[in-house]
Amino acid sequence: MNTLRTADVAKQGGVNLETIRYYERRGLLPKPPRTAAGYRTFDPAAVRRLRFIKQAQAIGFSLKEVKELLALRVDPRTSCADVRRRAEAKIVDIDEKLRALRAMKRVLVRLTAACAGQGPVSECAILESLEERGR
Amino acid sequence: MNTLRTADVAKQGGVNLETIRYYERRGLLPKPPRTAAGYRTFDPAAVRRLRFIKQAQAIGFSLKEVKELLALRVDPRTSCADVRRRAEAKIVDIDEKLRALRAMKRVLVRLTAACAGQGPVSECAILESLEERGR
DNA sequence: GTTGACCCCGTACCATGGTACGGGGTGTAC
DNA sequence: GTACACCCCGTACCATGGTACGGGGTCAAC
Repeated sequence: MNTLRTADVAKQGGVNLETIRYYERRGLLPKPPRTAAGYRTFDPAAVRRLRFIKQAQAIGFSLKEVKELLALRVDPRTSCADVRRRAEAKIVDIDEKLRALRAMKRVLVRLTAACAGQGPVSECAILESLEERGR
Repeated sequence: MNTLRTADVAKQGGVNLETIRYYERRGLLPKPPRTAAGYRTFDPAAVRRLRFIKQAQAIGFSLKEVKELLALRVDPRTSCADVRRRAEAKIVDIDEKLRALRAMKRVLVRLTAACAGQGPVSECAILESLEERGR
C-alpha cells in the first residue's frame, strides 16, 4: 500500500528531488523498485532514512561516513564483532564532537553571561579554552 | 619576541600552508604584519585561532558560521545586546547539534549492546529514534 | 656570489555535495 | 486526442573548502 513517489520523499525529507537521485547513485538510499513505466516507488522508511542522513550531515559526518553509519545496521551475514568494532569507532568520533560542542557552548555561555553583566569583557573570551583538546 | 612564520603556524595548527593564506583571504585570520621583505609574521594567538576554526568546522560549522562565531568577540563599539543575541542564536544551534549527536550515540550504544548479547537485532536499529526531532 | 630552504603572489585545479537543464516518456482529466 | 503535471535520464553546472603550480624574491651559510 501507500508507496511514495520521488517527489513525495523529497518533500517529506525536506530535500531537492535531484538529491534523492544523487543519494541513490551514491548508495545512501537503496535502489527502489520501479513501476512498469520506470517510476521509483518508495516506502515510508525511505523518508526516515533520508532524515537520518540529513541529521548526520548536520553534525559533521560526510556522506561517506553516513554510509558507514548506515552500514552498521545488523546484517545476519556480517560478523557481529565486526559491526561492534565499527560502531565503537563511530562512538569515539561522536564523543569527540560532543566534547568540542560542549567546549564551544561553554565559551558562548560565558560570553553571554559577561555581556549580561555589562562592562568590558576579555578581548578574547571566545577563543579561550578552545585551543588544543587533543588531536 | 617569538613571532611565527606562515609555515610555523600551519604546522602547529595542523593545516596546509596554503590554508593559512586562504583563511586570510576569507577573513578568518586577520592580516598579519609583514617584514620589510613582505613575509607574514604571526603571534601565537594565530595558532589558537586556527585551532578554534578547525574545531568549529569539525562539529559542523561552515567557514561562514565560524566567521560569525569569531565576530562575537567583544568589540567595545558594537552593542552588547547585539553580541548577546548572536551568541544566544549560536547556542541554540549548538544545542540542536548536541541533541542530534546524543541521539546518534544512543543508537550506536544500543546497537553495540545488542551485538554483545548476540542474537538478531531489529533490522533497522540505527534508524530508530533518529527520525524527526523537529525541523 | 651562489646554493638551498623558505616566502610571496596569482591562478588553476580538485573533491564533495549537491542543483539545474533539456529532451523525452507517462498518465489522468477534459 | 491533447493538455498538463509529473517522471525518467545523462550531463553540465555551481558553491564550498581547500591544494597545487610556477615564476619570482629573500636570506643565511658556505
